[in-house]
Amino acid sequence: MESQELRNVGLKVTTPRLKILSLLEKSTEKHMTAETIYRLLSTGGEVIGLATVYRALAQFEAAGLITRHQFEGGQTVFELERGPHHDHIVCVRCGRVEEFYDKIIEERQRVISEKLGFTLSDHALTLYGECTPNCPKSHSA
Amino acid sequence: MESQELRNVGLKVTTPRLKILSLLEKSTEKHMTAETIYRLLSTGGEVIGLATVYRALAQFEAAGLITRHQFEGGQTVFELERGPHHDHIVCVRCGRVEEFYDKIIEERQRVISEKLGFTLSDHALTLYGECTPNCPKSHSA
DNA sequence: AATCAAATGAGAATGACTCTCATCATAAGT
DNA sequence: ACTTATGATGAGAGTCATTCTCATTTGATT
Ligand SMILES: [Zn+2]
Ligand SMILES: [Zn+2]
Ligand SMILES: [Zn+2]
Ligand SMILES: [Zn+2]
Repeated sequence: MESQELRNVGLKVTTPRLKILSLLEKSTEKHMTAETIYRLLSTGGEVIGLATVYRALAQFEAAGLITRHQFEGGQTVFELERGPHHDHIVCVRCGRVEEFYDKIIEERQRVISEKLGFTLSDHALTLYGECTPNCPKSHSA
Repeated sequence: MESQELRNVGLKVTTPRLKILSLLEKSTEKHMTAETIYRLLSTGGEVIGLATVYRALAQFEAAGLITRHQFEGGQTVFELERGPHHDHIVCVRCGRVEEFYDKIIEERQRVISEKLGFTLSDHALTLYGECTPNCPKSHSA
């Protein structure tokens, strides 16, 4: 139950938080903007303010329940933090987002930070390209 | 001369563009926001509108003269495109930015995109950490 | 059920960035 | 150098995502 997840991270269990969490869980789209979440909930008949959506997402992120990604040119997207860490590749034509994990890249990042005297705490890696030949927005499609 | 650089990429040679380009070249800080550039020019007595700074930077980027980076939590920063490609590591405490290039990471990115059926066109990699033990904002400093 | 801190919704405010448009400067032609 | 046409500029208005304010409501505890 989502209620427990909220309690576990020290957040009060409220209707807006539950609705947002379960939307993130049920949605087929893993990566969603605050606006999208707001719109989907509104369409579903819920009365949840946009400010509340932003607030809840910020808290979920601070609590480690979700992560935030800033793909270039787009709005910030959020996704549930489930399963192992991964990075993203985004189609610059149709916007499709795929995930990947590369052990070698992750290791190199540690080595590089150490060499530069940094204590690594986070990283953001996003690849951009075209998902040819299957891109729905390709001219030849 | 910067004038030639502008002509080479098909941009008219104007005073604002020259001032902006030469500020980017002379500045000790490699990575600057539009606001910073605007402020430095204003302080230097130049009358250059903020809109002009943004316009010029966008054109320089399109022409390949500069690159744009979006570090998390901060504004967009720009830097002259000189020398080989590199990625960045940012101190989350003091904001210091260091550059690095890792052949292995760059190669892996190609391999990964191919495997996923993407034609790679760009990527953004930024590491975040603390530049201990030399961080000027460290408590123990 | 009573209490009170915390959360919420609505709308105002913010901040980075872009657009509009009247004026101005550059580059090409004379 | 002078004219002209095209493109650039500055000032300020506009946009859009996100955050803030505050009166009201809700949830956890008693
Ligand atoms: Zn993801
Ligand atoms: Zn595509
Ligand atoms: Zn750099
Ligand atoms: Zn530091």
